[in-house]
Amino acid sequence: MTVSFNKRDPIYLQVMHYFKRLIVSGELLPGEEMPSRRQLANELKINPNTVQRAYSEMEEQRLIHTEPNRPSRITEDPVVLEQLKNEWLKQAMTTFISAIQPLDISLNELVPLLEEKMKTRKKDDK
Amino acid sequence: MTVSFNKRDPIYLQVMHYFKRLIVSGELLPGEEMPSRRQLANELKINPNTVQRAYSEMEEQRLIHTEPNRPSRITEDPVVLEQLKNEWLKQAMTTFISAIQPLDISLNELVPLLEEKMKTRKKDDK
DNA sequence: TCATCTGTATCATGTATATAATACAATTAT
DNA sequence: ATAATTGTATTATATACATGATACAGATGA
Repeated sequence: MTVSFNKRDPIYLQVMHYFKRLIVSGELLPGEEMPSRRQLANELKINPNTVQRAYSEMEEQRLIHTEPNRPSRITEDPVVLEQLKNEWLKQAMTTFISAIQPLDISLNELVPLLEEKMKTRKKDDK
Repeated sequence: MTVSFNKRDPIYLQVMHYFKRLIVSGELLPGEEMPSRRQLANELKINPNTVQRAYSEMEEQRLIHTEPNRPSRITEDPVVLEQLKNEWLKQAMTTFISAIQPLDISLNELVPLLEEKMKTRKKDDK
């Protein structure tokens, strides 16, 4: 479990983003246990309070569920999970299109560039 | 001159992003005068110090140039301008690909979705 | 049983950001 | 000439975030 934090965004948001990504990709399955606050804080070298903040927000967004004194678990609600994926894709496309807009370039010109960049990325992933 | 600020990112960064976008799109031309710190602060309803911070950073990045007691002007250095555009496109593609990665979707499936979204956006632009 | 783990909560401190209130020298416009 | 505008600079205050140090009740494992 490794996360490379940037210095700009709040850490608790980056932690949330990290877990959302794991859920979206299917690497974290519905019902699966989350690492404990203290354990994750230790692994990521951050403060337990910061992890708690991230978990609290995910709890509010119904992405995880916690019973008293028990480890948190990924939600099994298919509606929540489906919506997460839809929002993820929608967000990615909106951001991309908005960024591209000011450049004088068409989608047709863009596709080969994207293909190229996706290939080189595959290698990096290992 | 209108900017819709989000509450998450520092305002001075959003101001910088706003002007970079104008330069990349060609709406702001090399050598053109920037609005004065006070005037822009008034229009955007933000503090002059925040504008000053944004301008200072853009000056450091050589995007604008300021002579003493004169309005700042967009750089005319073609190298700086070209690099800005290249970085802008590279950044957009990298962010997009990274966001798409966890989703199980190919570029072929994506292109029609992007086309659709770009159309609806054109309308919104006015 | 008892030590250890769980989630939850509070308080103090430091840093980055945004705002507000000024100030000053040099240029520009009237 | 002189009033207004330019960029630049400083100081103080408020807020969000991250950290550190604790604390407590309930569940778990040896």
